[in-house]
Amino acid sequence: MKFHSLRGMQDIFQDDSKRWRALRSILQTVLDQYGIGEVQNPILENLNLFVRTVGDASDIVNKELYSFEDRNGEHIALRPEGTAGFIRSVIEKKIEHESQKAFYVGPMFRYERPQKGRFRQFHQLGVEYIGFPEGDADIEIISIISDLLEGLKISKKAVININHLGTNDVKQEYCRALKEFLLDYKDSLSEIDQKRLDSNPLRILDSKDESAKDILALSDLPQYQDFLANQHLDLLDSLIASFGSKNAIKINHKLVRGLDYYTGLVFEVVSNELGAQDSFIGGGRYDNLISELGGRPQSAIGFAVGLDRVLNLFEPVYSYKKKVIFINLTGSDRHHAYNIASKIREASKNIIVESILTDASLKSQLRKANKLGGDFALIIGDGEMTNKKFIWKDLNESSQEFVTLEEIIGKIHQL
RNA sequence: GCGGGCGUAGCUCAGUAGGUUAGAGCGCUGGAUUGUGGCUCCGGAGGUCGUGGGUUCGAAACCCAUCGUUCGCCCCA
Repeated sequence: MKFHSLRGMQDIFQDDSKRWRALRSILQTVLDQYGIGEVQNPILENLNLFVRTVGDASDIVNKELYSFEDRNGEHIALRPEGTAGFIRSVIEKKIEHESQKAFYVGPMFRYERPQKGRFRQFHQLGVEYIGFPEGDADIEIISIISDLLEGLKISKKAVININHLGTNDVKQEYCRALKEFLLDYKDSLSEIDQKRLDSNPLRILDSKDESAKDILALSDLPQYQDFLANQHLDLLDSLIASFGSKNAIKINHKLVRGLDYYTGLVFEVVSNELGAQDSFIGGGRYDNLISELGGRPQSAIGFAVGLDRVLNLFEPVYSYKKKVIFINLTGSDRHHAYNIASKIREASKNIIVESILTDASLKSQLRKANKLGGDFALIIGDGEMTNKKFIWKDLNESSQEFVTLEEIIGKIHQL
């Protein structure tokens, strides 16, 4: 009987993990600069939380949720995104009236068919601002995104699309107008788009179907911008003015988001280097969500970064620590030699002291030292232990000398 | 949930008009003067040919199913 990892779930090993840490560290640095603190919410939540927030029309809830009944008969789901759980926790703590700037990172789960940039267990970093009405916060949110792109050095690979969905009333109104218009062309629409006409007409705006594109190009198609108030259009313009010099940012009135709870500003960052799943940051304002979940009415805006996708875009730069490979050749009481290694580690946290941990031949241990990328080898045999002088070998220079522990520590401090 | 490609050693891949013990390179591992790496040389380990059925005297190869993977659709970060 053989086990393998579940479909769409990956084991992330050493070198890949290193990439992840480098990514995390860059993102963290930017978030720290904005004074955004971390929140950790559970991965499991009540099933209905997601039905209520994400929307019962969306595929995420309809067919992509990992859900089950626990031993107590409660309906549980693995989180498909992070906003719902975070908002739930804020309301539960009764702090929704206080402003919050928070981020979270972690795995999310959707039962989808895996493909490039899409896994069943994937990772998101989310940022949520609560208690900041439309205006300054919207600008700061885009500013964070701009800084993230810059920190990752991927600004040139990315396009930020922005749109405004207006108030909930405007959203509904436009939705109705669009639906009414499209009904005349229903027969020309693809099967999928015809279904969307009922479930979520706005989604047809970014349909990839050719006939839908033709219809959407018609001059009498209701235009979102015609429904929007001037102040909303002005917000979009000011975002272009603020970030246009550093980023490719453009207004796209056909941009709608899949999650029901968005109102107001919405945005999405895409890259043409990612294949079909080209969007790696997405978010927007969701001023109605908190009250819908039973909290006091409070404005909110946030976004999520698809970390698995970002990982395909950025080139990590690793910090480098010198590495000493510890080779123990002593025959008896081998632990005495390992004490030397411990003393070196105590003397400096900026150096790696890695043990080979075998009694194989010196030749094979040195080969190993080379493969491990060691800068130095510390070789200790019985004779060295007796004399308290150890072999310190510079693997790059191919030179070596006998030195005491104190001399080794002195050398390390000079590195 | 739908469609296409792929699945032979840890990795990248050879191997088919079906035919004896399935190969290469890299990697791993041991050795080439006693306790000295990288280059070189010699040796070794490692594969139920994704899995399960079927066709056949005979299947890695042909057929079916299944699982996985990959690229799209859909969905979305």
